[in-house]
Amino acid sequence: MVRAGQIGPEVGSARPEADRWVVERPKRPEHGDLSTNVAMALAKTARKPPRAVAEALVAALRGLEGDVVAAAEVAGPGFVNLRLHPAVFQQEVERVLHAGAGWGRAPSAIGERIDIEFVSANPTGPVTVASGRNAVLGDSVARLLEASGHRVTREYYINDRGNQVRAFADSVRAAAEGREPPENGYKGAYVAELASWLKGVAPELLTGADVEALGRACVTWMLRGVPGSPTLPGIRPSLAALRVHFDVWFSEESLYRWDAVAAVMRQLEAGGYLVENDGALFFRAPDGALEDKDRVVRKSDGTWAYFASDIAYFADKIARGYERLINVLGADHHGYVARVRNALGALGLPQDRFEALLYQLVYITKGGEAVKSSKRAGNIVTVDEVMDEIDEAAGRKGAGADALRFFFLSRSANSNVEFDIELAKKKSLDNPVFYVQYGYARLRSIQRRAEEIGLAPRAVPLPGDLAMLSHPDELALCHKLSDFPGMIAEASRTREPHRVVFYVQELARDFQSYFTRLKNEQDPILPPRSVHANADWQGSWNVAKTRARLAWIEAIRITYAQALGIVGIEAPERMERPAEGDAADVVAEDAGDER
RNA sequence: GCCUCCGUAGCUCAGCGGAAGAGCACCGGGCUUCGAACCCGGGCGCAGAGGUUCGAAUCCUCUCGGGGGCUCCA
Repeated sequence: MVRAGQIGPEVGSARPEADRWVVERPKRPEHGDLSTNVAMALAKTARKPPRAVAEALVAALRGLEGDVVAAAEVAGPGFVNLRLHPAVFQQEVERVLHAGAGWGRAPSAIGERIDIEFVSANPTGPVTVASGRNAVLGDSVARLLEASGHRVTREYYINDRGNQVRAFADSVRAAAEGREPPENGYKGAYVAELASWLKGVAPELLTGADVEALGRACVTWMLRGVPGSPTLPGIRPSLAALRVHFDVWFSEESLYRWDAVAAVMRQLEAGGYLVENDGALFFRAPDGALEDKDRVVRKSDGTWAYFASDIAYFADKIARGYERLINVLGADHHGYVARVRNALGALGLPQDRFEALLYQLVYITKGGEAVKSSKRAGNIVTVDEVMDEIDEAAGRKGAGADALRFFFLSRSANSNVEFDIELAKKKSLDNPVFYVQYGYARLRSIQRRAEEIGLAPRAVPLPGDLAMLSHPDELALCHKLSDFPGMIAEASRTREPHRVVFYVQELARDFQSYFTRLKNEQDPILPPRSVHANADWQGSWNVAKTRARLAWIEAIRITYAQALGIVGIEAPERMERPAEGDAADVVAEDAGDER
């Protein structure tokens, strides 16, 4: 039975997996407010045609028509479509207002302790557009998980040792000495920039023999950024500009310093999981493992491969008590998943705690032509460049972060993304994020005007007011609001923030459509100036209806704000029309992360 | 060869057992009043073939096409 004011969750819970029937929200309004296929599912056991079962069900429902169900009818092959009383939708407004900032969110007591590791790009260059997808996806999944009651730690794993760091240090040193970078070295302009900065702050590292110390210094400044340098904004500040923040920055090198790597290797050795071949050490997965290839942990030159410290790192995370370890990884790391699970199994740790969130790669094009680039070659495009361009075009700081986040989050992780430099240049203001934000600013504008004439939009509606919500668009939007908690729960469960983006886009469209319709119907929400200029305007105006609509608008605003918060997009109080003129140049690059 | 993601409207993509969608582009229309960065109207589209099912864009198999992986690895 559907209970008034509880449309959303009831729909979600009315899904016994054992049976094959559901009560669901039809996509098309002419199919009613709720719909069920139960008659079709029962037709077989009842040995009657689906429509006959449906007719019987509708006849039984007739007696129940009352406060909730307004009409029931048989449709199509045997669907039972229900129409609900307006009161069911009207009460949804109170439900949202009552929940306020907690609307759509689950209490944190029910969740897991989750560690989500994302970005973790090699700290040998600025944050690229490709890493930007990882950052935005990981961050929004983290926000979603929190919204659905989990306790989340956001973690960035710093690969601050190994071949790449050494090559980076060598390149910086070469630049400091005016030489060409070595073979496989880094060639970007920021390398020279970093070299000249280090000359000022730590010249002894550039001339000394300790490459590892130099490498650590290079990584440190790469993460922090060099003050005032456009080519070296720093990984942490760049991510912060994208509204991506971490709780833990975990150093790979520290795993060696604490002998954590040695410890797990001893354990694997004792279990017989390590085999030597041609002077190198391999991890051999247990029989029946997910993948049976041997994986290098120590190369024949005696240096440890990344996989060695990765094992120690995962063991450390489990020791820290997380119930779930999520890694956000590009599809090119897909082979890594089985390897990590095998290693956890060999250590006697629970394999199923590790969950890989894979996303397909970002392709950079320019006017439709593929652009190949890499961090080492130095022809990268950074998130900072893109965000700056869009900020400038829109005339608002943060517009670039909004546009970039929306762009990456408006498709599923399973979908390849093409990022076209030319298009980004020309079309930055066409990003649908601005449409969505405009809708929010418009809501706030109505609320401000209401306050000016003494109608506080956030006041709880008086008893009976909400019955004034009768416009079909208003009731339809109430229904849309009732979908919100279930949508959040589902998006969290499936780790799919793009659902939130689509939802908020639909919410924006529905509201803006309604708003224009009211204008055409000459049925304004607020009294026009000619009315409220009169001192006792409240006597000649349907104030209850206005109060109801303002309460309803506040419910929409709350939902809007919650949705935007989860995808990390700003909900602006106002939006000014951007200045005329061409958008400035925007550049981009590809998934050139060598990790 | 094996594993994996994808193929839905001109383009970019949602939908992933239940009654085919959005944005952009294109064509036409709409601002004296609460924000036109807007709204309204215009669509012969699920790569192909089998199978499972009352019902398949959705699940299974195969074919075709594209992306990504597959032991001294970043």
